[in-house]
Amino acid sequence: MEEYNHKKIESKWQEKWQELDLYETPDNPDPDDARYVLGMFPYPSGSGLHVGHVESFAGTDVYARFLRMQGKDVLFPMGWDALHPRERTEETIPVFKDQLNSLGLSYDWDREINTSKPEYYQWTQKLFTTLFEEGLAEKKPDTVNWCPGCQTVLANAQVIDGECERCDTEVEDKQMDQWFFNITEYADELLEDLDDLDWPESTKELQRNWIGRKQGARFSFPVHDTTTRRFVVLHGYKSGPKKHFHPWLKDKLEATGNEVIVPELPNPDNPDIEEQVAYVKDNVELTEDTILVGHSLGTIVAMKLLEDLDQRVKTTFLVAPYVDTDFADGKTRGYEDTTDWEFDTETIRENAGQLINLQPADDTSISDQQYQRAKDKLGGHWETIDVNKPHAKAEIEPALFSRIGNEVSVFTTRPDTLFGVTYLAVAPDTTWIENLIEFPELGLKNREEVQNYVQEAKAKSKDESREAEEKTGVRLEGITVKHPATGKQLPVYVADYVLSGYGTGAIMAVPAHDERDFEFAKAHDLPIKQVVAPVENELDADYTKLEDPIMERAANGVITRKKDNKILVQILKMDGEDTYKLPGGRADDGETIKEALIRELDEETGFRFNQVREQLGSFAVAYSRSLEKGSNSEPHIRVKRAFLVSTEDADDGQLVSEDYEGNLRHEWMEPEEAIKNIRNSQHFHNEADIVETFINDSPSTDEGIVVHADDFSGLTSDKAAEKITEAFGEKETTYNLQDWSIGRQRFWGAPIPIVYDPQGDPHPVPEEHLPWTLPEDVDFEPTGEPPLAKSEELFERTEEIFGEGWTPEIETMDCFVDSSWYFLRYPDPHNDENFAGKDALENWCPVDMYVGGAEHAVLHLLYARFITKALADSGEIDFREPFSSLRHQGMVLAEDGTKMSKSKGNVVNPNDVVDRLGADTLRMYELFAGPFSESFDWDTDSIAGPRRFIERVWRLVHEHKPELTSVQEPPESATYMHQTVKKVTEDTTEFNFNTAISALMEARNTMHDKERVTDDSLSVFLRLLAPFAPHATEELWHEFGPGGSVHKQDWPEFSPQAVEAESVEMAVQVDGTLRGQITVDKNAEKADIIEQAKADDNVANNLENKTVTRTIFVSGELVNFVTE
RNA sequence: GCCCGGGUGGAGGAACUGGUAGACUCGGGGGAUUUAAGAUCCUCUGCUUUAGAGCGUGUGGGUUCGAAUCCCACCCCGGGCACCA
Repeated sequence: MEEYNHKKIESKWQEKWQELDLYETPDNPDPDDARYVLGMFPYPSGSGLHVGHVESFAGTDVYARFLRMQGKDVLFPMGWDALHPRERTEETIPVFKDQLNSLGLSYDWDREINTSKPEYYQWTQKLFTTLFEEGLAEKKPDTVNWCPGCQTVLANAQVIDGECERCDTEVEDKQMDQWFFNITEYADELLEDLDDLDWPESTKELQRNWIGRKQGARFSFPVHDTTTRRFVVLHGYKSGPKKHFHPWLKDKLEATGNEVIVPELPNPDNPDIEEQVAYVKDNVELTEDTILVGHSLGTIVAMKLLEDLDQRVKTTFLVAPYVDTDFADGKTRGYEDTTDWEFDTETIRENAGQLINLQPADDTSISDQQYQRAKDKLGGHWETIDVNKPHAKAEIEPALFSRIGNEVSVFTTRPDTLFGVTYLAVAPDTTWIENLIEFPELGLKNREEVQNYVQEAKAKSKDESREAEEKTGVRLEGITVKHPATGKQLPVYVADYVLSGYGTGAIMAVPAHDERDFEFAKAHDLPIKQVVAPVENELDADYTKLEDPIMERAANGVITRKKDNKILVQILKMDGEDTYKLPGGRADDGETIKEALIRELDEETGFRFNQVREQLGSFAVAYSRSLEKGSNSEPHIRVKRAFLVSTEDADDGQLVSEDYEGNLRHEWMEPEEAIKNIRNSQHFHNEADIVETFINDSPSTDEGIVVHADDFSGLTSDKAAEKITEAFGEKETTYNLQDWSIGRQRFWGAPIPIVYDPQGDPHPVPEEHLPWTLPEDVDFEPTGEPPLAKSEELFERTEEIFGEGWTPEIETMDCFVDSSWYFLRYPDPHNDENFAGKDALENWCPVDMYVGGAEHAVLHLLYARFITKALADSGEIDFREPFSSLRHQGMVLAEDGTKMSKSKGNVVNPNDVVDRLGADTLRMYELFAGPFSESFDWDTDSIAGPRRFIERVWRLVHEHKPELTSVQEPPESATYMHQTVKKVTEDTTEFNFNTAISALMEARNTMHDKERVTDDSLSVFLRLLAPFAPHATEELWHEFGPGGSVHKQDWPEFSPQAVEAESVEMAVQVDGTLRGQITVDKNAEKADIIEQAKADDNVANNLENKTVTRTIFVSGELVNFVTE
């Protein structure tokens, strides 16, 4: 017998398989049997393949081979996520490829792709232009890390302690236009479609959190102004007082106490500007208190009006202003000749008062260039505002109202706490704050102080402000806002714990129920108002379903002793167990709650207090039954109150320590201990929250029963939130997900296929000029400037194709863009008409089984899902999710449990292992080491197991010298082999390779008993093993088989009858403890089995002198005799 | 802090939907073979214990005839998010 020699076998078969094209993908797969198996493609680093890669490659390969043997048509490709400059990848890729081949992986190399090649990235660029045309790719302002020294944008990783890694200059935040993919447009779909995916639950959860959808409400807090303001609003072309946002704006302004005039300008559909100006002059009085608002054409009317006004107005808002007739859509309006388009800007500015220009973002009628000309001519203050429709033509334009009407709007996820708002806080870097500083008319009294704070806050890093001991902020003196429900005036703060980028950049602060607001309120001595009572739920039912809580006239007291700060706890014996609670009780008729508390404390503890002090708060108990005799026993909720009482307030009372025939006593306890005991007592858990709130000085953030909230008191948080939102605000949803910034100032990557015309407007590079190649005349070493900016070739190329004055985009795309669609290329990798042909996509997509590291759980997988949806919407593909099933492989750690790294010298090179022990052993070792998705520590000793196993199989076959045939099913009598087929088939389907392998080992152990091995079972066994150890099984099949490759054989099947053994072992228990084992026939009757169980010696012993009251019988498992 | 995973012999890990805990593998002990070592084969291997048994799945409670598995509270480890209102 020849020894097992992996070296000889493995290279031999790898060559043969290649010669035979064994793994060619079928061109016309059967639609029902087509399977697309894909492992995430690697980045071909210079250091070569790592043992960590091997597990996922081996797992996908086993799975692909398994499917092929099951008769599936399988697409199993591989490629390279090559972000290096081309020269270097051309050296590293062959090394990687050799390493992969040495593992015996069954890729179809005819479909290899490489993202750094123009043949690939032209389709990445096509993807970009497709998204651009769909409005999903756009350039918009974003805050970037700017290094003034290098005059360049820095990635987060290049900023070290707030300084530039290259020149140590302090890095600034700067607003710059950046390219984005608008992934947020798909936020809802990306979230909702997760439910149907066969993905690891943890990964789905990670994506859900990343998307971070939160339902809540928006509330508006009008800024208090002592004088009634007078607005004159001039509408635009084809508009009028009843059109667009005008009715809504009028309502909103009037509701906050203003006077509003919206004159109906003559001939709105065919206007004459001079006529409209004259109409306003004759019919509307413009006074020094007037706030003049013009929208669109109304801004022209306003300007002409201001030109020859003989006094000034208070403020002028120009919404979407312009100064010439060169519209973005190229059309004419018809009113162009009705005025001269000359503007006396000096007089306009003089008479306009504060001149505020509001420029709607993404305007379709007025181009950015036209706005720029208006800006140059008019001056004044300019702001960009987010609008609901381009040119601010929607019926509701909240941004307009919040600016013109001067209100602060906030987003909250807890509308139920609206009545607990005691102040507002606004982020420092908001236009609202900037305006307050800039315009004294807005009434801010401490402008200098606020300005200083804002500057400090901007200079501070995020971490600095977060880690600050106290939350900082400055009160806006002279500014108050009106609470939308109570009408009370509230102070407003600028505070850096509020983020400008989330929600509206302002918050309603509820110190009693929010940690951060609580901290801030403590630091700035602001009131804290409890509006939600925590609920102890004694019910099995969901308390939030209960209606109408009872506002109980009852109270408990937290009695503190000044000398040692201990608090008094009442200990009640209930059902023989000590139950801890606070002393207190219910009010009698005619008694106030405070009086009742004083009386109860006296009765129960012996302390007589003259008064109770500060109320700690309310709490609620949800009862499943009534505590009172005779009252209704329906489940209900009672809300009680707690007060702080100090023994200093007591008369010379004596503590009563025992009462109620020894069932009640009192004890002074350390607060911590008291909280612990109360919390552990089943009945009064909620009282601990109250004590804790007092002791720890912390807010209670849980939902509960709303209190101190007018008509809403007594509602559960859920219901109160709904009703309060309805009454005072609007429903709103926010997301954590941000748009995907794709521009990179790097050399490697696909150039963004955009060119700018001489006016600076972007245009996509037409398809015939793709690939829009990366220039070759620049150095890619980092210097500061984007490398492409220095390419003469790129600039010349652009002017040559598009004309003089045209310039190229000089950024490249994030490499995640390449990898977010690559799986669409494999089905048709050589197509030069499109990224893939329709038929090929239909044949194979989406990917049936995708395998990769959990580190890609969010970005890559989310981006790929987004791109798939975007392409589906543009009609390129007809499926909306890229990966039907997903599995993660775990990490392979070094023997010491740390990450393998060159510096630690603990890296295991897969080449060495293949060389020493063979690819089959390495594959099986990694798959056997534990569950596929879990990490494991490399263990040199344990590798011996799989190696020995293969050797044992080798010997077993050689010793038995079988004549192998391609039988489908094991012999009927070989129960163990039917069980093995079942287990290996099921486990491999589920990616449970470790248990599949252990089943194979068990089968080998069984066959090691010479009585039980047959030619047919060996044939079945080798085919089950083939996906795991492809080389060794191929060699054995070659030697003893009927000819052909083992990998072309059919996967064995099992018979469900033959899986069941003739006889089965059953456990016999007495009172749940194992006392014996019996072997019973598979068809035996229950009664007979019980008799047999009783007859067992040890069981009989244990049953002696006992009466069996119950017998538990679980077929095929156990018999349990329960005695008295 | 919040959200996910996870905690089982000396080690990796198994255990269906609540039903004999520790499959399979490594390591270790003993034996056979060998001049010897290695390899191979046989055999034992959760802990305590004299038998019989008792104790055992991070800790403490609970539900159940029966809990690694379900419930409550807590501890520890890994991952993700984080002034996200």
